[in-house]
Amino acid sequence: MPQLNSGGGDDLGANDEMISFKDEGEQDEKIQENAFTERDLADLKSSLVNESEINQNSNTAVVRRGHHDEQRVYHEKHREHLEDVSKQDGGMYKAPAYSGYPFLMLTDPYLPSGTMSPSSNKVSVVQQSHGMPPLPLLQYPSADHFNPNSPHLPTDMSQKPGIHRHQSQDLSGFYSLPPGGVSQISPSMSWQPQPVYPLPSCGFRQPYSSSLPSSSSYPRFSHSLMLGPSGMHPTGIPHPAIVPPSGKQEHDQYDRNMYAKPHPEPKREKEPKKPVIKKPLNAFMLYMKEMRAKVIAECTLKESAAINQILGRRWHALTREEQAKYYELARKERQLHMQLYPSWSARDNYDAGLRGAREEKRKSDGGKKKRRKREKQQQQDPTTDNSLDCS
DNA sequence: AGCCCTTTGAAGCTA
DNA sequence: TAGCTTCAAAGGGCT
Repeated sequence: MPQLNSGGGDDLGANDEMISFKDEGEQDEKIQENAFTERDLADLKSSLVNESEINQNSNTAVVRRGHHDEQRVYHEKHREHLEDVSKQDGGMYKAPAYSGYPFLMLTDPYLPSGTMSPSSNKVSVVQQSHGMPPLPLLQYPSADHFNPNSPHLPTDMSQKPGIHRHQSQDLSGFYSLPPGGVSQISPSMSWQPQPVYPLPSCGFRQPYSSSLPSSSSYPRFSHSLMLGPSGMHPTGIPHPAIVPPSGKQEHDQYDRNMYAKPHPEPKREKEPKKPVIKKPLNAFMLYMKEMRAKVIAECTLKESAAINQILGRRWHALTREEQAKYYELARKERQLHMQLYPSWSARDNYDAGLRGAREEKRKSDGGKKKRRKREKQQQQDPTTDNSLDCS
């Protein structure tokens, strides 16, 4: 399988994903870098201290520099800055985990030069460098009602006792909450009404119509910020990260409500099951969601397994900065997820029964399935199958 | 109906 | 701590 820059740091998504950027030419752009650091450090601090996500232009400019090496220098510099900021911030920020990330690269290209106001609650989007529409960040609603340990979700969650694992101000810059609290957020507070995921004219899924109300068109990134006890917004918009434990999501429903699967079945009322909080999507999953329709249109494929193979190859073909957009987006999602569901663990979604059964099956199969799959992949000559197109 | 496939990444578990 | 497993999305295919 083709790998980017096999010389270390290939795992862009790992916690130290940008570490590899260290050893690459830092002298290339010192002048620009200095200008950048002063400006963007101020931005960064501002974004950490202030709940506004402003100063789009400078950030955009940084992202649009586009040169790979420059980007690496940028990452490295930012890592240093972030460490510094992390210290200033009382260590709330998990520098080891995310220090390499260019937090400032998140911009909102659809907002003409800083039209986003601190209270606008616009969804942050990632600068798209290859013509893709913006991938909006998920706006998790408040877990206020979900987490019993959370009497309320203050605007500044750092004040929330017992929650130390994320830097809320950073998030607040992207998921800025209105001064009066999340309940003031209205459906109009979404990003620009452009299709989130471009669909071919043939139309694969209809819910992306720009004419649809934003509140229902973009399920995962719904701005439904208030939840009821079952993950439902008072307006009826389900929370994207909460689904009933009823197995696979129906895709159409998913498209409308991303994480949340409505449970209209009256049968369910008998046994009120715990709503399932889904894992936040990782970078590749976000990429897949965005590009799946495109691949389907291009390749006229329907099998997800085949589509995912293509997407996997394309993922590896992305530049680091292109991937970084998704890593950053995923990081934001994780942060927000952690803020909203501080007591949630990925383990919560482990199906113990199935897990045991599968393990038994694996044992009886005489080997580990995934290992077999990996071995199979390794047997394939990656150099002969680099097609990013339909095969 | 429910699992498999197929991808990458994050998180959890185990030795 | 390294290595492995599970889950996240997706939807056709299969049992």
